[in-house]
Amino acid sequence: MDPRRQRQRAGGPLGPTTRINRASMNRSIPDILFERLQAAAATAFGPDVALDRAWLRSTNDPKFGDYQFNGALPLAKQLGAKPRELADKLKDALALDDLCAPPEVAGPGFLNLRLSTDFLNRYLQEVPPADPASEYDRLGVAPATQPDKVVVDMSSPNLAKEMHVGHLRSTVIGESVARILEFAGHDVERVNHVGDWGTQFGMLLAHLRATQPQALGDLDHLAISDLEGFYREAKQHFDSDAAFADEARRTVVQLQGGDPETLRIWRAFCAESLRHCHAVYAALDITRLVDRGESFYNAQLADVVDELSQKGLVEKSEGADCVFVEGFKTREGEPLPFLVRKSDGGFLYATTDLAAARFRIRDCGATRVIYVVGLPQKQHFEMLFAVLRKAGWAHEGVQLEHLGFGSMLDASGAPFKTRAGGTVKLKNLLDEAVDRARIVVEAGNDDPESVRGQLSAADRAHIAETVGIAAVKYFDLSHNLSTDYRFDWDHMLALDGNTAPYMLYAYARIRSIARKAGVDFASLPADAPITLEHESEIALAKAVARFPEIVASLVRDLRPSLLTEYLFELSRSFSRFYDRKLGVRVIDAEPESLRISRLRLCDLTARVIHTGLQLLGIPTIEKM
RNA sequence: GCGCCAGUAGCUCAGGGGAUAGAGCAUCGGAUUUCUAAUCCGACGGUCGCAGGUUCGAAUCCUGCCUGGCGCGCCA
Repeated sequence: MDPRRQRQRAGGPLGPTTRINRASMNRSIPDILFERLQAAAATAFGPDVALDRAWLRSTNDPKFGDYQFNGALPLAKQLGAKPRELADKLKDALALDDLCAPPEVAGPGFLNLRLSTDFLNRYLQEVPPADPASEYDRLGVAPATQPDKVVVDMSSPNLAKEMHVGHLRSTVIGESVARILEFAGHDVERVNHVGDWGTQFGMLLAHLRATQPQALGDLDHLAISDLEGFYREAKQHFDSDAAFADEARRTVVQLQGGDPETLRIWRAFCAESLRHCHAVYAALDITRLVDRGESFYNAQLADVVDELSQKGLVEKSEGADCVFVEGFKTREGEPLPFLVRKSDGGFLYATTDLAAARFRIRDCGATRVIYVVGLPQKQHFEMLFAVLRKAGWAHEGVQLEHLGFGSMLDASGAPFKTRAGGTVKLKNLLDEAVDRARIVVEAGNDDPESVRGQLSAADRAHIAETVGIAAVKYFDLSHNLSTDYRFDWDHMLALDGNTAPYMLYAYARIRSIARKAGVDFASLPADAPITLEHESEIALAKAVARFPEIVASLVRDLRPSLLTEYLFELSRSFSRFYDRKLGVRVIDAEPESLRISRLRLCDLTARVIHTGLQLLGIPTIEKM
């Protein structure tokens, strides 16, 4: 039996107007309110008047209530009436007694809605417990009824080199987006479209043959500790030794020609490079990434161009095969071609992208493909999508999105480089994050009586690792996707402000309340009533209750910064709630029913923070 | 030249048709015999790059301009 149904029954008799039906429990508060507004509008203005969902929004000032409906203003024009009169009529037709205080018409015609504590009590009380068998604590949010098959194209480093800071954003944003869509109930595949093919591999394999002949006999154990250094050596070898350069070019031909021995070395090299990548992914807590590099599509490239030709989309231009799409121009104002085959017969990045998209849609059944790739490639994806549509590979039921993002800059606003001007290895950056986090975490109060004073060395190491990585991820995700941002260690590791250390501490502190109170949050009676009294706990309850609507906006807009902002607000609400001066007592609250209610509110807050951070790809820690 | 992204408080950034534009940091002031002081409250601080336009209403949408970054055929 559905546990949610069971508890609702246990919740006791609710009158017909105060009853929240089971379906509504899974819905966001604005969804519930909007339904009422629609019903009221039908009564007040007739069935033909359609309301726009965007007219209902949360207020930006508590004095206007919690939600405001602004529809009277646009409707005034449509219906030829005065906005305030319409708002009054709507208010009179509105049946909201079970949800809100009596609505108020304010300003030019805003309808202000303030949630009642009664409703909040019930809304939160009916949040189902986490299902231990499920990856995500759903917190009452229903999964999508029509799941998409989503491919998230993310990370995608070049296997010829080490992952560098330029791969951080795609990896971190891609993971978060994947989790958000997973949480929403979609079938998500994270694809690592690695660069595992191309001329530079000729150079690398030739260099490997020249410098480590012994390794060729035992390719299963090929180990290159410093890939970046290896690449530099190979490049130098190539530039300084003409005979070697010829050898490198011959190796490219062998590789492309399918020479088994060369392929064997190539495979071993890619495997070793991927091991480096996955060490970084492990540090970043990214586990379900499918490595499907460019070479996977090699055998499909000729067919892609053939099919485009058959469809009459290919034109020869200066010896190359091109598809022309309307609306794109070159520097000189000529039509800009989308090159799919070079004049020498070779294929390009664009060809591989076409093949990959076709494969994902046609062979994997993807209904949505999201490319988490930097903003500079925006035009490339616009053209790619246009060609995919023209070719019919992306039919109407398929959603294609380029989720572009800005660059990471250093603290002075310059491109992020080492002192010597080279690229910064992602691994080094993450190591530094953990080192710096260790210093932050070990600083300050070390009283042996305190929680922190009793942490073991292993605990401390684990905390430093979690906080360091979380700081980097959270800082990235808390920025608007489209802007460049300045990488700032002090900022991201600060214990104040909208940072990972703050969020993780907030979570750990709430979890410690249970220990201190001698209870296990998970075994608090799920049907114990929640009774909100104090202003600070009502504010906290409202913040917790916004979680479903935040999830909905995340799924719609794929903007993780909306989530970090919400989590920060929620944590601040919690701090006020728990403040000794302006908040309430929890552990020693009386009577017992109030204590249980407040502990449950703590638990719900912790669960929302936990799940929210999980959607950002950040694990929590119990003590800090 | 064309296109894209950005320009919001001293600094770093949110907010992308709705009421008096927000937060953190910094600065200044206050609380507290601690349910983790990694807390809370308050003050200071803005011509939302500039100029027009649309709208009952614009930081938000449109047009033009200024500044910065990036992209613009056989690299990925």
